[in-house]
Amino acid sequence: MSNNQFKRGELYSVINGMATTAVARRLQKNFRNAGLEITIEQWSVLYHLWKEDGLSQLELGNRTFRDKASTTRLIDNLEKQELVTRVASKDDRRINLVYLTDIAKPLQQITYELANKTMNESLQNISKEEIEVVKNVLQRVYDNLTSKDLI
Amino acid sequence: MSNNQFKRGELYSVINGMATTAVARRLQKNFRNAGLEITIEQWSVLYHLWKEDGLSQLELGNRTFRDKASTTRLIDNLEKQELVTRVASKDDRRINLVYLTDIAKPLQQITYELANKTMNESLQNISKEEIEVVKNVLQRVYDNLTSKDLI
DNA sequence: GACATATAGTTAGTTATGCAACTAATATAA
DNA sequence: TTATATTAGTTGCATAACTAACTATATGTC
Repeated sequence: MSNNQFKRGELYSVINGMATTAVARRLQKNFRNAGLEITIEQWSVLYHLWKEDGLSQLELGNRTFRDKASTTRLIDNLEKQELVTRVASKDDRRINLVYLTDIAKPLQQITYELANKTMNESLQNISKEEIEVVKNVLQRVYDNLTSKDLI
Repeated sequence: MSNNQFKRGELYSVINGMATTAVARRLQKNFRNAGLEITIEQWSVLYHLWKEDGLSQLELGNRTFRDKASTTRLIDNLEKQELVTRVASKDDRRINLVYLTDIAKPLQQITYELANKTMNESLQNISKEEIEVVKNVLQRVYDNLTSKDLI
């Protein structure tokens, strides 16, 4: 028995990730209340494009922790809403570079404000130190599971 | 500016819940490698039935943080695989009580072992104290978002 | 240059999610 | 006791996830 092992009764809530799910749902709700029709998944893609426009689909998938199939559909939907466009790379025609449209650009400010508001709602009465521990542990959990492949 | 506020660059990984998602995916993979055909979502329902059999769909939804529509479909799929059966309550015929079948019962031990194994993989080099902080903070985040309704 | 391999992205199939509108059964209230 | 409201569950619609199989382009080797 590793001394890190969770007791059975505690397993589920960790695996389920219900807290982070609740944060995501709240942000979605805050988007909707503000009249924004984008999903948080779509926002996660826009978020990375606002930081660096013209990424490939694969790179977007890496940065948002999605496989390429999921990335394809997400960008399909973003394209339908005319928030991004795909442009084939001149250097390598296998690659689609994804660019923000003029419709998407002004959404950055309002969605960031709503994300900050959501964070404030989520993190009431939680100290900076605790937040640091959580971020650090979750990152290490992620690294534990992605640094080496299973069998 | 609340002093709990995340800096923008840190927002996404928290909302995305990528660490808990990675744990869930690893557990799913461990199920598959062991020849088990159940999803982690299905397992989350079985998990609560192993603790207390014969719960109503609504109660199962509450315990697994799902709305009633999602619960309905999840139980549809569990019923298709003959892992649970629905029995209308004698007292109130609106209520379906969900019971484990003889096929589901022996899955408890092996899936618990796989869940423990997954936890051990996830929590390598993370101390008990850190785990306590994370559990505590995530619970408080969840409470912050569910204790009161939005507007 | 030709053939095998690797890479980027798409598509098909299945499961799961949320919201909103619906049915059926029960509880409340006039 | 009949009309109204509430509750448990289902269904329709849209988005999103993963796996596996596929296409098209690029690369590497002989």
